[in-house]
Amino acid sequence: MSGLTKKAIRDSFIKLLNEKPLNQITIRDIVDDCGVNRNTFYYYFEDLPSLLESIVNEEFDRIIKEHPTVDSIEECLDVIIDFALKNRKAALNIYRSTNRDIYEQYQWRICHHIVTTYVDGNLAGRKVSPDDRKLIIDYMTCVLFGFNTAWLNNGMVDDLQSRFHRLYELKQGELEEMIARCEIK
Amino acid sequence: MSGLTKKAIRDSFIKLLNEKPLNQITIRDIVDDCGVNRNTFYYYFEDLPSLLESIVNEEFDRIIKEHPTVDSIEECLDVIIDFALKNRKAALNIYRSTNRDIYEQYQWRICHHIVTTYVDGNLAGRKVSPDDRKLIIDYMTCVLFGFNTAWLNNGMVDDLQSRFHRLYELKQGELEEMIARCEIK
DNA sequence: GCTCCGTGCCTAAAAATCAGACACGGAGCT
DNA sequence: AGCTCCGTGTCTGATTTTTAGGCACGGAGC
Repeated sequence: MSGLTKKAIRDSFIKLLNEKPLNQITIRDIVDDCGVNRNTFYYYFEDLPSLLESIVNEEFDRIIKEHPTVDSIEECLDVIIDFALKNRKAALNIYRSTNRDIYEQYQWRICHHIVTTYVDGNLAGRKVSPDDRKLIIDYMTCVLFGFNTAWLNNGMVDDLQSRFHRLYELKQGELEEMIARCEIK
Repeated sequence: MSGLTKKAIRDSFIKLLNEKPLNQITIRDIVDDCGVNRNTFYYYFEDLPSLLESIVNEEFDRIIKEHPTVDSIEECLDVIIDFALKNRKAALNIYRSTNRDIYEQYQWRICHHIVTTYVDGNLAGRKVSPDDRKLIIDYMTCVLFGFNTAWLNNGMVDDLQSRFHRLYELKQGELEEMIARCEIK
């Protein structure tokens, strides 16, 4: 049952992704790196994008599992930044490739999930219409995602954490204010 | 061709060896740890001792490969101590088990090999009978091995390196003296 | 006595990996 | 326009690896 080969392929791919951009990586590169037959690749994955997607989905599941709830805005940031930094070069190499959309989709899902658990935590015991709840979540996700995208576009050189922190200072209480405004008494 | 499962079994074994003594580790423990069928263990290894032996042999080959020649007595010590410390707990757990002899055999082989390359380096260009050469090597191996055994028996708490160094100070020039005495002019 | 557990071994089935081929299309070169 | 090289995606059939399940034996504990 082991799935060791699948993992080996994934690991080799990530390893190569830390060395060069996605569009310069061939399937042969990957199977050569982990010493596996080329057909074995196709046994497990449809093609290269689906390999990327599977890695990204598993990473997503792992994060969800590790963070069923998020208590503070700081924790939101930590999770998202930690994810981006974990394979810094790989992230950039994906992001800069022609398949950027895959990474963006993933990034969005992470942001959205983390924000959702955070907002829902603050909404506990209060009445807010589903539409308003969705609006709040989308708004905050956009902010996180936008900052993150800018950061990536900028080569991840800024201290994203402190920029977020400053933003949080400037807009402190915004979430509470939004909730209060649309709360159904 | 990959051999990933074999490696997984080895890794799990070493992992468990860092947790508990050898004679408390069952084959089921190992296969459970790496999520592999019990029969798969027997597919690759005869039994538990032969798994241990195979790990030990590979480690031996690795050390030989990395140290084709040894130039100084300090390097001797470094190699041997480094080996013992690399999986400190595992080494102790093997050593303290009923299969201690396996570890001792291995330790002896390491010592013997390292000493041999060192002595042969000093013998280059000089004529000494094969018997004398063997005697010198065995003598030095005994010293290294004996110190090491005492260290292990003592739970590896002493600073073996400094003890060796002191011994080297006390007996400095001994190798040269021995060689000179049996040199054939 | 008994039971429980680990070992070692076996067989047959299933899953995974392999070698080797093929057609297709793009890129670079003449 | 050719042509060649290379990567992709697909297929077939052989081979290797891994699995499930059973069985006999022996030691430890009750």
